[in-house]
Parts: sequence; structure tokens; C-alpha cells
Amino acid sequence: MSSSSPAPSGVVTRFAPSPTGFLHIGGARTALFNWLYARHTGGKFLIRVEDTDRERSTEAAVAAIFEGLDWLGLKSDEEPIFQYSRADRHREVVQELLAKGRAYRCWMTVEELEAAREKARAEGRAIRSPWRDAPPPADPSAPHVIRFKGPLEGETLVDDMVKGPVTFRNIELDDLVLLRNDGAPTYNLAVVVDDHDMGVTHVIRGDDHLNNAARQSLIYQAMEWDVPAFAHIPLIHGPDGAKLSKRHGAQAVGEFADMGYIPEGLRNYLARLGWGHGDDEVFNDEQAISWFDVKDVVKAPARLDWAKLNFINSQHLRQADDTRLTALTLKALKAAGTDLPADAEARIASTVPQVKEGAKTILELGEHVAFALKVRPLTLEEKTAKQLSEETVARLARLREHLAAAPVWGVAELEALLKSFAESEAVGFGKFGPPLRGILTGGAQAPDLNKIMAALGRDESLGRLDDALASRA
RNA sequence: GGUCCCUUCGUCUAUCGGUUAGGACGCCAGAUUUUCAAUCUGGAGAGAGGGGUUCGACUCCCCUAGGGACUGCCA
Repeated sequence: MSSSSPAPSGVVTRFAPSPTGFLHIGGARTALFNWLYARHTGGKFLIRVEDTDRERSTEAAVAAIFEGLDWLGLKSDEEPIFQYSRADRHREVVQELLAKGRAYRCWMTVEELEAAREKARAEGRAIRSPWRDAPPPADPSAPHVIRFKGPLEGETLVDDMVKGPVTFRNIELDDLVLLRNDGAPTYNLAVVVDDHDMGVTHVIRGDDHLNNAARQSLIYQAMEWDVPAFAHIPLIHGPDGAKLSKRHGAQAVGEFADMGYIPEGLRNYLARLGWGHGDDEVFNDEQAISWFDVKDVVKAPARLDWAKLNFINSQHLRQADDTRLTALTLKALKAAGTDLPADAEARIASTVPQVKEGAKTILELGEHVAFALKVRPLTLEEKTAKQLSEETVARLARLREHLAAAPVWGVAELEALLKSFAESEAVGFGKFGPPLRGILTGGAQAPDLNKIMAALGRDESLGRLDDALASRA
């Protein structure tokens, strides 16, 4: 037995997206919570694709969802299950329910249903089919659905791990359709059967399903199955408190990736959205796993806050491996169609360590690295040109000799060199810093002079300086 | 309409009957200064409203208001 991993708890969680679009950021957080809880308890995290709606489910959406989950690092512990493939099993359970007298056939037409629904709504009660207790019609083979036969009395308790105990009066719960008139199982039936068959012990999902939990509990009970623990987590809203939509900037996990957020940064931010552990803000997966518990999830919906996401992401960015950041930055620059020199990768690699602390996203890292990607001779800004007085040119020429003679070309050494040079010249940095900066960067945003030179390397730094000096000779 | 859920600084949260209501992001000011950041220091900033219960309520109960979900042969 390993002492570092928790003992198997028997906990099984699952993420069950319906493949009708991309992986939504809210869905991603739901998946993350399921994953964290499974890891925390030493249990299993599963994925089930809810593709029972053949009209709306697409291959592309399935691919997009898995791509998003992979990027976020949330892998299923077992081969993902596709709900549609289990339709026979679902129908089998409906037959059992029928045999137990806990389901019935309903021959209501769409029009009749419409009318009944309107009437029920006006009267403020749940809809009920007249076929619940009526004998079958003359032609029982006519198109019909099979409904669950819910109790008319009593209450159903959903003891939610997040919301607390919630009771529903059974009379308010309508008899949901189990099998459509074409024999296809519906969502509410399929989830129950699949969760049961997959051994799911904890259903952690969006709180838009809280009402369904009561109806689903009834099906579990009718089948004499153990009802899983439910945890209904609030949805994520946009910065304005409204349901997250396109106008808020992004919804899909892929969009966050394109904007330069890194997986561990988004995971950290998402975990903090609707869940907290004391004063801890920036943490890694190991910490999140050891601290996370569904019962600590906040009840109220949270708003997406770009500023905080940026901060969290920046904290993870500075801890990330330089080689990885280099690759990501190069990829982002290419994707943006930026003109790059042949040795771009090497230039980025030497610059990333000098600028990573100031960047919030990979995209920003790309901007911060831009000065190093410029190809000699750089075009000097007018401002810089004006600063190159005879005196300054002479001073920079003297600095050039110091730089050329520097025994070690490193950030700390260069900082000391610049400092002692200023002292030996008896002037402040202001006398040569700004023009030198302009010469080395061509006006692009850049870090401290010593870091600029460390990033560029001795040859490139002296080369850029020589270019400028020569132009003033 | 009905059922259900939610409500602490601008935002994310801590508090689990007794705190000057804490932290983080953001914001403001100062420090630093060779640009922009980053960094450091300081500051402003909250219990939706009204009733109870209690010696004492952000915390428990009720009402109101506001927000949200569901009310599909979608998931």
C-alpha cells in the first residue's frame, strides 16, 4: 500500500456533457470539481457523453469537448461511455418499470399534451396524463410514449451536498417520459440507469438539474437502487451577473487557451470560483486535491472576473518551465501571423526568463518578447535619435568598450557593470539609459537594460549598439 | 402562473451566535525608476430591506425585494 495516495474510497464521480457544442467554461468547472473530488477521495472520475438527442449531437462537438478536457488535463479514469450506445439497456429498465407497475403507456397526442400543459400551468399544478389509470385504447399499437408513474402523495428529499436538504412534494412532480414514441430513451431515464450501472456514487453537476434530482430519485427508488449523493453546483455568470454568453468575451475552453491562459492557471482560477480554502489563492493541483471537498462549494453563482483570472494565470506563468513557455509563445506568435526571424525560437528562449514575471498570458509574453525578435539594423525612433547628442554618442562608445570586455554576460553582472559605469562617468542613468534602451529595442516594450542585454546576448547587444553608433559617426 | 435555489467590500471568498467582519483581485496613494510592467508599503471599500428568537446575530426563524433554474417525446 502506498502511503501517499489516499485509500480507495469507492467514490465514483462523472462528468456528463451533451455534445451539442464546445466545452463551456461552466462545464469545465463542473468537470474539474468532479475530478478534484475523485482525486481527493482516491476514487474514480468518469466521462459519459450524453448523446441521446440524435438531432443535436455531433461528432465535431464530441471532439471539441474531449479536446477541451484534454487541454485542461482532466482525463477519464476509464474509457468514456456514449449514452446512445446503451439504449437497449435503457429500454430493458423501462420494461422492468412497466412490469413493476411503476410506468405506463401514454397515448396523448402532441396537441392534447399542449392543451393539457396550458391548462395545468394556468391552474398552477403539474401535468398529469389521463392514461395513468385508464385502460389501453382500441388500438394500443398507435404511437405512444412510456411515462414514469410517480407517487401522488408524500415528499421526496434531495439531501444535496451543496444546497442542503431540499424537499419536493411528489404531487408537484410530473410523470416524466421515459421512452419517446419512437422508442428512444430520454435523458432523465438514461442518466439514472447509466449512473447506476457505472457505479456513480456522487453526482456533481450544475444546479439547473436540482429539480430533476427529485424525479430521478423516484426512479432510483422504483428500481430499488441506491440513490447517489447529489451535489448541485451553481452556474458561472458573466461579469455583469447575467448568464455567461458570447458578449462576455469567451465561453469555450478553447477560447481561453487561444487568449493565452495556461491549463494550470485556468484550473486554479476555476477552482477558486465557487470554492475556497481559507486564504489560499494561488495553489497547485496537489494542494487543490488535498483541500477540495464538494461540501465546501459555495451555494451562490459566481461571476467570471477577467482581472483575477489574469492575476492567477500570471502567477502560474512565472512558475512554468521556460522551455514550455518558449514553445507556447512561438506557437502563439505563429498563429497570430507574426513575421519571425529564422532563429526566433532561440531568441524567445533567451528572452522568456527575463520577461515572464511581467506577463499575464502567453499572448502578453509574445508582446514582451517582441523587442528581441527585431532584426538588425533596427529603425530608431525619432525620440532616440534626438537623444544621441555628441556627448551621449561618446559616452555610449565608452560603455561599449566596457561591455565588450565584460568577463561574464549575465543579468547580475550587467547590472553591476551599468552601475559602476554610471559612477565612473559621474552621471545618473538618465544620461544614457533612455538612448541605450531605444537603441537596443527600437522603441519596443522591454524590461530593465541589464535584462534586455542578457536576453539579446553579447553579440546582438553590441551589434545593435554599433549600428546606432555608426549611424552617428 | 407554479415548484425550487440563491443574496458579506466592485469581483472571488473567510466567518460556521460574541471578530475593530479577515484575505485575494481590482482600485487609489506613496516608494522604486532607464520605458511599460513587476515588486514593496499604505488606504478606501461589505453583511439587500424589515420583523422576530437571544444577554448577544452576518450567522437561527419568518416576511419582502432582487437574481436564477425548472416547469419538453432537450440535456
